Amino acid sequence: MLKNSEFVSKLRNSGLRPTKQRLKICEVLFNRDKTFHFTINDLAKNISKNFNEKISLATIYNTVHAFKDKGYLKEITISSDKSYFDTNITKHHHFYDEDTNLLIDCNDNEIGKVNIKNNITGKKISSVEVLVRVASDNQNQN
Amino acid sequence: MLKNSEFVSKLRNSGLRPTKQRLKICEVLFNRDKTFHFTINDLAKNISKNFNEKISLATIYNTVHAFKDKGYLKEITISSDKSYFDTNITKHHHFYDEDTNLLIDCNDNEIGKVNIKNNITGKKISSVEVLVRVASDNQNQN
DNA sequence: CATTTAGTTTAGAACTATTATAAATTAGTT
DNA sequence: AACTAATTTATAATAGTTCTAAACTAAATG
Ligand SMILES: [Mn+2]
Ligand SMILES: [Mn+2]
Ligand SMILES: [Zn+2]
Ligand SMILES: [Zn+2]
Repeated sequence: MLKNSEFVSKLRNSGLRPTKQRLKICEVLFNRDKTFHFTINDLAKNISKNFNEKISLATIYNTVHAFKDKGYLKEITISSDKSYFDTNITKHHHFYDEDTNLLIDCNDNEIGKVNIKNNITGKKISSVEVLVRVASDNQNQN
Repeated sequence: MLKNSEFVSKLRNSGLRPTKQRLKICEVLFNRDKTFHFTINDLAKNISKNFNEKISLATIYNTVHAFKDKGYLKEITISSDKSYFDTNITKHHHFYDEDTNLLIDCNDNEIGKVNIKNNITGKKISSVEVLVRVASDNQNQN
């Protein structure tokens, strides 16, 4: 549980002014003990539930992208109709529950290291991500 | 290189009428020796380039989704702003070239088997996909 | 402080990919 | 040939996201 002043320095250190909107968003995103996987819509709903003052949707988009650019959030692509973000910025993989639309972090003990034997010539690997889609037994297979 | 009559039976066998639009789309998609990774927009451009008669965008969407539902195409999610499809319907992984926005199939000899040690209780794995993003050396890291 | 400057927020418009609608057309059937 | 159900099509609608430009605010300056 970080406190407000820590968010202020975190923001200042990355060249972002610690506005009250950004601090509220920090609270929602980073004042939790578990990883938070969210869509912009999830975040917007969470904010309007937990605070009296509302933050404009444009600001939520701006802030999430700023935090992503500064490396405080990762973007996870699972579906082409909305973007997911992740407060866990370490390299890790995901289970995606197709029934609940929830992302779950994989620990290293759940998915072994991915062995990439050959890379494209002249290119550098910028990320390696495994997505394991899961569903109840009575679901369609892939 | 399949011939027209083969597409006709393929479509008939799956309960789809072999209309001239679907047959043209089959030609574009399946009359090639390499895997085709495409967005709807890629496909639409390809069609309008190769044929005199135009196929409505709605039909292209309908057909691609019908083909996906019948298992003739796979949908690959790499970006939240457009959907990619794949004529290679076998289980395989991808490199994604962030410079060119092109998908490249991984052979089994390029990425070793992904070892999933623990699955979510009560759920069945419906797919396991690895996406390796690559870029030129002078690109930002993840 | 008071003033200036640059960064930020905001509502709403614009944009883009995709899906829905409903009328016209076509394929397959009787 | 007539009928029925599937398909195509243009177009409208939708949803997520980005853009715009004016209002506001934090920080810097004197
Ligand atoms: Mn983005
Ligand atoms: Mn789809
Ligand atoms: Zn995660
Ligand atoms: Zn592929």
